[in-house]
Amino acid sequence: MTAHSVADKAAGSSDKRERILAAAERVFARHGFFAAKVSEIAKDAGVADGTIYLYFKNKDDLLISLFEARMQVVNATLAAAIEGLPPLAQLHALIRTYLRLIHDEPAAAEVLTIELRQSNKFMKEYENTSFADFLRMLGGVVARGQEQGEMDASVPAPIAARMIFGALDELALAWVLGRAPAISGTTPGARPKKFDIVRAADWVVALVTTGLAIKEK
Amino acid sequence: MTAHSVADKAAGSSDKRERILAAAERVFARHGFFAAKVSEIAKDAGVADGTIYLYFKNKDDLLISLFEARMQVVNATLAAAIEGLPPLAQLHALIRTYLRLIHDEPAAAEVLTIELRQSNKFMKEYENTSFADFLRMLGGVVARGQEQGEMDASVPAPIAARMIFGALDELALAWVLGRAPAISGTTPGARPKKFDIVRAADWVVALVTTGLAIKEK
Amino acid sequence: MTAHSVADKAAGSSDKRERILAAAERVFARHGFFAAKVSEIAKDAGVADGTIYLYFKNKDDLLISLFEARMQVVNATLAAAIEGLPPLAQLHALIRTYLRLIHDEPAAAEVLTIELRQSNKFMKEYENTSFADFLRMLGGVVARGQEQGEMDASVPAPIAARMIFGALDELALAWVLGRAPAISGTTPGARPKKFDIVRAADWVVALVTTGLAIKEK
Amino acid sequence: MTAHSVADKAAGSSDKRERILAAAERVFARHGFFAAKVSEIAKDAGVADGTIYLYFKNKDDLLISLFEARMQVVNATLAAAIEGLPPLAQLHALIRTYLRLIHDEPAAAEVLTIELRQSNKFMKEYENTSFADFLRMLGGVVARGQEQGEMDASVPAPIAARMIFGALDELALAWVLGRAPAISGTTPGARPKKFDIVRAADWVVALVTTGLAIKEK
DNA sequence: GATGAATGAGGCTTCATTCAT
DNA sequence: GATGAATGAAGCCTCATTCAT
Repeated sequence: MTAHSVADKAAGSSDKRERILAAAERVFARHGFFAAKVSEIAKDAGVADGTIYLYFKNKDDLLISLFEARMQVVNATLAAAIEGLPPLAQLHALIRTYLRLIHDEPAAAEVLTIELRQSNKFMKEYENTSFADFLRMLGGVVARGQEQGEMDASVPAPIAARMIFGALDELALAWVLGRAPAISGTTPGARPKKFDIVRAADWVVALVTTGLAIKEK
Repeated sequence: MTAHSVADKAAGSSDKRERILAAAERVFARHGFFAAKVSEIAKDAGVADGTIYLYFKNKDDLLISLFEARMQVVNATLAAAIEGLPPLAQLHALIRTYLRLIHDEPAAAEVLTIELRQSNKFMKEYENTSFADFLRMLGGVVARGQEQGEMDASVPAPIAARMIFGALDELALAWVLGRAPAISGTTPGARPKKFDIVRAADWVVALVTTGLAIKEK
Repeated sequence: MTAHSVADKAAGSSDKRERILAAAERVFARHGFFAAKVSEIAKDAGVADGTIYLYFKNKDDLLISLFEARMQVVNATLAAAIEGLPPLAQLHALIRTYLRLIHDEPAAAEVLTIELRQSNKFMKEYENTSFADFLRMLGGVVARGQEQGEMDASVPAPIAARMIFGALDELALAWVLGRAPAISGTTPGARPKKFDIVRAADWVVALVTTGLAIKEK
Repeated sequence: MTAHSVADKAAGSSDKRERILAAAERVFARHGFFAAKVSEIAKDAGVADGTIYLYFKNKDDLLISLFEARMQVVNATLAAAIEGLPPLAQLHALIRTYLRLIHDEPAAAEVLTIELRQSNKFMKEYENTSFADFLRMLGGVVARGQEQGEMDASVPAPIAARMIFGALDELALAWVLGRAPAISGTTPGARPKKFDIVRAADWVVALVTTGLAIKEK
């Protein structure tokens, strides 16, 4: 037993936990939460079925833990991205960074955007801490923008946060499902091409900052 | 056989079908699709279990049929609401009417916003005709607004439609789940009060037409 | 109402009964008794589901009635074919006629050889009258042959009847299933061709009369 | 882990599989395949319902596996019984041994003779390997007998094999169902007594070797 | 901690049969 | 007699979870 054997063990252990989470992410993305089988997650993770229950209370807990783990990374990344910026720039950064994360982690995106809505159980009974944090961060940016006169105060900040998230989430969903609307004059009947979710950030920024209406001179 | 016996029979038949759909709507809203039991739907509808299979292929078909039926009402109502208006006014009308429908039919709203996302099966395999119609209508309004110079053309119309729907859907979800963000200086820790989803239409209109950014003088 | 309207009605009625039996014969041959659906028989017969229960007590009764009806034709045909012949010639005639009937009515043959064995219910509970008649006729021929010194008396006649029927039935089964054993030097691996069930009568006659052993001179 | 723990485990596992097969044999013999309930088999085997599906794909597979397992024993026993004998003696041995097996394992006999015919599914779709082996063995004996001049070559060997099997199978069926034909002058109306299936071998031998016809001097 | 064979509750679905018309 | 929509009992099978090793 060397000095770092404890750390090794911890690493080995959390490594196994993370491997299970990663497997769950893949399997949930593949089949959806309800159709996903615990035994398939176990096989994907390279552990026995029973091992999963050493790290998670049950299948529900697995989904919630996965959601929390991924959402915390999202929140941390977003928090780092907006540090020190003025509110409007923060809003831009949030939008860009969020969509880039979606782009870089499609399996996680699928779980975050689709699977978590799968069950009233989770939406109604589970207190969605990390997602609440996310909304709070977004709402805070808007509130500060309103306080500092950079943003219109006619829309309550938490409501604005919800709507902005809705726009982002819907784009993410469309992108994940590969059913992007044909963007321009593409050949009719052509298979809808995946649009560039990263570049789409500009459109979200345009919508939520200047809106669609042409400003009267 | 009286003159209206045929109509009676037809009415009886479609009445039974509609009763099953209404029961499914309630039960899906109550438990979610996966936790919903076919036998409970049957009991709720006042028919035998087997009767459901005279009208629907299986449980999946029941959800899809329900979605289609409700969405067609939504589409018809929206189409009627925007007829003859200029694009920007159409957009306002769409937003208001949609949220009013959500308000008037919360069980349908729950199914439309939550349950249909429940399964990759539906999101990936099922061609979501009525929802596509909905998006097409919304996108058409934006496209016409852009053509007529009422709306900013920098955002592709189908993408704009997605984002607008996302904002609406997210508000609807928040309202349905009764987890509205505390709007102002309500007592912290207090149970979040349901906000007024009908009045929220003004906020959506504000966001998508004028945006959040304060216009420079 | 003419004088033969009663006969017509009777004809119409028994016609409907016979149509149901014929449909049952086809459907049982197609799917087997257990997999056969009463509603498919009804559709095949061109009557409503409920109509079947005006003519037959239940699905079991339908199979039994079908078996009895077909077996009575078999018995009548065989009885006519052996009338006035000496025992050994009667045995030949029985074998030939039986296999010719199989050949001419494959659907009936399938039901007679396969479906009736389907259930212990029928084999154990149902007193198989017509089949008993058949065996009695066959056994009678052997018994008379033994009495008249044409046939070896070392095998009890009812047992001999069973064995002869077994040989016939097995050939019929092999023929019905199209899995006839490759008869001669056919290309190995070639799909077994249906042998000629009518000509096979000679082989049955050879086996049961002279046996396989080469007679010592 | 002791030296025989692995063997124990293997024994335990195949023991459970065999226990399920034995239970299926009893339950199928009792009720017939279609009326047999998987849960009754499980109870009879002393395992949980779900355990059956660890060893067999489904109820059909259970029947097929049972048939294969029992038929392989039959084939092995028969092969051992005929080793080294001349063809005619082999034929005698096959007949005697087969009927003795029927006598010793009536439940297996019931499944082999009745239940497997239960479904067109099995007769038409399932490639009946072990039964084909059986017929091949029987046909081979006849073919060799014909080649060596011990047996009459006028009947194709595979056809002869079918007929011999048919005679055996029909006797087995009659015996299993306990509806043996009254052999001699038993009181009419008396319950048919089970004949001695083992002694019946002599009758089968007599029929298939010397035939019924009295040889002309 | 790890395993994976075993468990057994529970639901979707089928289909023979009925009965109001 | 004829219809066929409705019934509802019943069973196969799945799969999350446990626990002896």
